[in-house]
Amino acid sequence: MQDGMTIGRLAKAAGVNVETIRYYQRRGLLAEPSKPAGGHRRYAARILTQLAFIRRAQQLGFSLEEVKRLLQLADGKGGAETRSMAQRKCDVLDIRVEEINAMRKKLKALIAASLKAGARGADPIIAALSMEE
Amino acid sequence: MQDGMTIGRLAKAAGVNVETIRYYQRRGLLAEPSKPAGGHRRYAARILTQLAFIRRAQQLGFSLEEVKRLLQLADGKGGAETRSMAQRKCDVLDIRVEEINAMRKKLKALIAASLKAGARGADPIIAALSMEE
DNA sequence: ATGGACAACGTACCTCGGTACGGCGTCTAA
DNA sequence: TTAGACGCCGTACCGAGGTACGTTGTCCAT
Repeated sequence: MQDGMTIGRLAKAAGVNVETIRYYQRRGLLAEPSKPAGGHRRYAARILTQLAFIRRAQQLGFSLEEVKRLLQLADGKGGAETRSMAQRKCDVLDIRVEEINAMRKKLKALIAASLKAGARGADPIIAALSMEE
Repeated sequence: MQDGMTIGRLAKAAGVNVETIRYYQRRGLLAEPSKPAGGHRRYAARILTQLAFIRRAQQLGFSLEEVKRLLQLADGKGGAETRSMAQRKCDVLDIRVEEINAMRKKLKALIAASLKAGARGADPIIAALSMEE
């Protein structure tokens, strides 16, 4: 028994797939611990923290490429860059939420029209999708 | 010169790629016009209407599989099913918009905290991503 | 009749975030 | 010591919605 976890224990502890960890290594989000002469790697608990970091950043809408940068910024002090990344993400989400709201609004209107029209004639939803520009 | 458009003209008229039309045919969204004995197919203007239908349905958030069903419903009168598809899509969008709003809210709070903290110490955004559960 | 543009077809490739698999080598508890 | 669980590595695959490409065949204006 050496110190540090095997990749399997790490994965279980973090609640992710072993393959996901290997994938993050390939993507450059996680460093690969040095391999002890043809043997199995050991992972420090620190990696667990990084995996949680990744998960939380993803929940805020960051892509893995962006998370990679955030992990780099986590070491030193890249306050301004971190903030601008957050701001840009926020802007993208603002746009996205407006797009979805527009879809919702149209759908709700069509559903209401369809209910009002009842079973008679062509459905207003289909009509809206079929109509000329 | 026969009547109907070639796939190239159809694509140009609809503002989509030729490959996209072929793809929709493979996916079963568009019927493949009968091939005149080893030759080139001709498309009726009706297909143009269907391509527009697909585009509009996509803009409302429907997947191609769902659009396929909507196209089937467009012929007869599937008012109830159409309406329930729209309602389900609306519900999904409601959830999605709430998810994004939650992200936005967190991001905005973090950005504000980061601005307030200024350049001194660890950035609150990084801190939030790094923190223990 | 001919040459250049286009069509048909099958298949591979793209992004994104992973997941799965197969053939090995190693580690470890009994 | 040895069986069986696990790790390593490369590569393929998933789904969504297409895009790209190469080969071969066709169309039609000149």
